[in-house]
Amino acid sequence: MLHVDLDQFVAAVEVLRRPELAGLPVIVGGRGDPTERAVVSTASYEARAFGVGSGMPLRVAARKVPDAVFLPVDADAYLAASEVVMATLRAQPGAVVQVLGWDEAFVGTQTGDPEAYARQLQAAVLDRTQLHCSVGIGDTLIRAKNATDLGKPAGVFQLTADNWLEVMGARPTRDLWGIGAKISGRLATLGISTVAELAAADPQELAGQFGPKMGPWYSQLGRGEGASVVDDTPWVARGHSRETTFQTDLTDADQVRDAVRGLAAAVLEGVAADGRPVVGLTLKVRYAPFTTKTHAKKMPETSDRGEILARALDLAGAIDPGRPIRLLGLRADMTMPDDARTGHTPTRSGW
DNA sequence: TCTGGGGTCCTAGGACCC
DNA sequence: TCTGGGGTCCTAGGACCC
Repeated sequence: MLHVDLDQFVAAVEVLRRPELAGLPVIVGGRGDPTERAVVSTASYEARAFGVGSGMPLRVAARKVPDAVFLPVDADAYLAASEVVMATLRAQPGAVVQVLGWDEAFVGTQTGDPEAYARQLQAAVLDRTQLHCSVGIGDTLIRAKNATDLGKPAGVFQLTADNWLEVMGARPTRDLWGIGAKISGRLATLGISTVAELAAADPQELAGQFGPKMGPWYSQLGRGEGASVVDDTPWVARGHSRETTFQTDLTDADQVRDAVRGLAAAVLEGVAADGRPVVGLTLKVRYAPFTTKTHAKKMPETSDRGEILARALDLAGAIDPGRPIRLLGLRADMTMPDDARTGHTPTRSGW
């Protein structure tokens, strides 16, 4: 199967509608104001050359590239471009398409020449959208996904059981999709720093360290093994959430209650569009400087706006009543009934 | 340097039950 | 006085991805 990833997607879409930005360092994030509290969504390759990357605070990015063009996030524009890309993929011969986000998808197909298929696919996407993409080819989804990075930009790369360890073996575990900073750090303390070392590690021992599911899953990641079937079953959302970061920390309880009310009302917009009732509510509170507390409440299935809002405010009351408040941000999650998960469930461990 | 916004899933531990 | 074993449900928190 193949994994397709659009190159610098968000920045590329912006440059398409403002051709004068081509070749300039473009940084998309927040409301496009580098003095605000927000982070980089996507930086163009020209900006990345200065060390700017996704997740970096805009203020830091501005310090690194004072001359960069800063643009606000325009989700609707990216979604529209994404839909054209995905439609183009689905129009390829024999293609089964599993969308992973705005800018990536797995494509399953039967072909004797995957490399040629990949090139053809790149040409079709470029022709229809003027966007470049990289394509990974693999004998498992994991290998295809990892291969894409090696093909960037605008290239094609193949990873199979034959060359997996040869190509990936010496790389840090952090390079694997699903292994982040924390887990790679914990692995390192166990003497596991490279992909080859992870591949050779005992799954039972990993289970002891990381739990019965995640331990063996990391072992599989190290070997590049797992599912090899692309699943195009329509996505069913597990829940809806909204998150916000305050430009200045909130310090009093009234402000917090107002913020929770507003956030919950915003989530309810997504819930209303979804149509299913709510069964659970979680409030994640980000305190300055950067600690998170969770307050959760299971609730009887309901679609009643007033009741859901009231319960959200109950949770707000649990926010540190005792000590001084310094709130950096808030996130509210609402979950749908389990039995609504009729579609396929593309879990990480399911791979 | 200082912390987005929208998602997903897993784990630990306590409460409660038989 | 000391402390079963198994199960489920719930809350809190952690981690990862794009």
